[in-house]
Amino acid sequence: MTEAVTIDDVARRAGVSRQTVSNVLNAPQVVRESTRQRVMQVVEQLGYSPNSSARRLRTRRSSTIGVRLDAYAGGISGVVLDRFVHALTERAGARRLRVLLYAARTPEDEIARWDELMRGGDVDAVVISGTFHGDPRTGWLLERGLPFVSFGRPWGADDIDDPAHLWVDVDGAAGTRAATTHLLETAGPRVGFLGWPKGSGTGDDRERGWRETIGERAGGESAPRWAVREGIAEARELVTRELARHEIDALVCASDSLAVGAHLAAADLGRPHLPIVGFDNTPVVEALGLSSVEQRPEHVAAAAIDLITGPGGAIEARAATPGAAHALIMPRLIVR
Amino acid sequence: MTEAVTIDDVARRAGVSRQTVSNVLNAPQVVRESTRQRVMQVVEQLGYSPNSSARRLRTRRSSTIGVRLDAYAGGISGVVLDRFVHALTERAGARRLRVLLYAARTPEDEIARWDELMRGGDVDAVVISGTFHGDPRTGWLLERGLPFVSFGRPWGADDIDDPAHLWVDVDGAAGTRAATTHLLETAGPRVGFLGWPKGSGTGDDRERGWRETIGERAGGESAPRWAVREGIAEARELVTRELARHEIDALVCASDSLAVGAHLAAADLGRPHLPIVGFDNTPVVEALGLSSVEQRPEHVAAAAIDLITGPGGAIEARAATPGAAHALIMPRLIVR
DNA sequence: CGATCTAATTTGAACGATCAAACTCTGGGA
DNA sequence: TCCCAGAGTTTGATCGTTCAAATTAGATCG
Repeated sequence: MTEAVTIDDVARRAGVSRQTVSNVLNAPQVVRESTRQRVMQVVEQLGYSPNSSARRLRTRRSSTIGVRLDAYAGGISGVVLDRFVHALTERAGARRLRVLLYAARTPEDEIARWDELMRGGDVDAVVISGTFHGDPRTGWLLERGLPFVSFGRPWGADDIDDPAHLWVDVDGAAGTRAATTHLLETAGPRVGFLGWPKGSGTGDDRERGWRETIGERAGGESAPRWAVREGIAEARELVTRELARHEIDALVCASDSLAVGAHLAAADLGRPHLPIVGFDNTPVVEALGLSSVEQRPEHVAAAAIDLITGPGGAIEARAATPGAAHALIMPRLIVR
Repeated sequence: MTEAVTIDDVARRAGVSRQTVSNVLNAPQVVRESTRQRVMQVVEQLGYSPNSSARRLRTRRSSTIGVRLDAYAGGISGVVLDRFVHALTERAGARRLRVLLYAARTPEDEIARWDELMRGGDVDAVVISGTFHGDPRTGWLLERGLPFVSFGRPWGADDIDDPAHLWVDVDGAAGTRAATTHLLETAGPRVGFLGWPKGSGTGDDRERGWRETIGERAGGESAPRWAVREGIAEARELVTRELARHEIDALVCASDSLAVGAHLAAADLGRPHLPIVGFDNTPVVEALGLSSVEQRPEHVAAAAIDLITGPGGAIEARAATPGAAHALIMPRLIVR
């Protein structure tokens, strides 16, 4: 076990005061260059690294971002979030920020967790996801003044010009637009859409991209829109039934789960090569050789960190300035 | 923004000293019951929660476990590790421990990260995974005295009776044994195995379970063993080729990726219902309706936390006592 | 040459908790 | 009556850092 090296050890050895060592590390511009070099040499030599508890206590900031790791739901949806968290960790590390995990099962549970983490000075900000209309969480965070960014826009309000809070999201409509365009060009005019029942912001957004593209090109009567709650089995069943009625050239889906279900249905009916595009680009569709819209969670994470940190790179409570409180990431169509 | 409530505020209001408040929270048994109740009432009333930076500074422990979140964790596929991390977070929270993430791309990178985290007092222990023979990481951790548990046994040494360090793992042989038994009973005597080239501890362990079960039952000449590096496409190709030569009744695979490849190959050859069992029970095989051996990451996580914490529930450097330094989790066969 | 200003560095005081030791109080026994 | 033990509580020091104010060194100028 190595003895702990403190700032005093460095100061003594370098023949300067504590504060000068501190300045070398935190505000190099106020220190004479020759002093800086001398101190840095001792820092490296002794392998000094500031005790973050002491620093946090004094500065009253933890430089830590809290992230909830969702319970494994079973199904595909997790992959995007996992990549997002991973990218967030990498990006945060580059800015000398840390990422702390916490677990919660319900929104109320999550709020209780924040309360502890905030009071204890464990986090300076949190990243939340899966917000929904009337979500109690955003109100709590705003009221208590805990900085945060949400992955997913605050549906319902005017997200762009009068944003309730900072947010990052993927442009779902752009994704399905690219998918639909691609299918119209390569498969034929009858491109259907398989999504969820109306009402979910994400689903409606994705459907819009398809609808607009179909509308531009042709009449679109021959392009059916199907909806199913979620789940591979449900999608498979529905598509098996509907394919008997409608003849289509290709299908755009609101998620990879739906795409897998549709693909299995098509294969059952002897059409394994029916062009189908999913959404999320999970390993499942990669395995099956289906095209998909990739969310690029790495870009989302980078944007989230940028939003939550101020110009100095530190976390700060930033107001949701109209037009500058969000980032909308362009997804990418992966063709297979 | 709420004003911070300190231990002094509570003390003043309750008419006791700082230390008594501290004792109420950390060592209730030394405080008179009536005092305890009075103080607790004030604590709740003011919503006091100790500042963890101050506590950490004084006690010299962070009560935090470091976990590397990496998209490409060698050995353990994504979903298993994600579920593991999630379960770890839940379990840690119940013990009032925190989980801190860090990112690293190489073993050296990871060691550098540990050095910072350890020096800065950010973590008291780490959980590592994907260890391999001659892994530089375990040596570093032991030398520097940073407590750790590995998910994956230290292959090569006598893991059980002379363990190099604490570890948790899943009994791979038991998993393939269950799978093989099941297939022998339901499909027929010719149960093959698709694994990786010899030499990987995990792979050899899984193969052993199949081989022992096959050996017990029948001669086993009609049970071929195939190997491929990894990857769905490679597996698909190999199985397509081999199925033309060998007639088999069912196939046990060392991973879900291999199982998916084998399934696609079988389907190509008009045998979509060839019984195949994978390993890891990822969403992919769930979607395809294949059976798989489930690792039960939640149990692994619970065992890891138990190993790393002492009787008091706090993290402590624990020696790897022969016979008591590990936990071997029984996997579960999911039949579909 | 002394006054003035700026740059560079040092000093003393926090930050909020726990540790270790000292103190107070109560009841029992000689 | 006096002393002692032990439970319960308080006091002062300390963890390692950064903040804010004070000090010193060095340069500029009339």
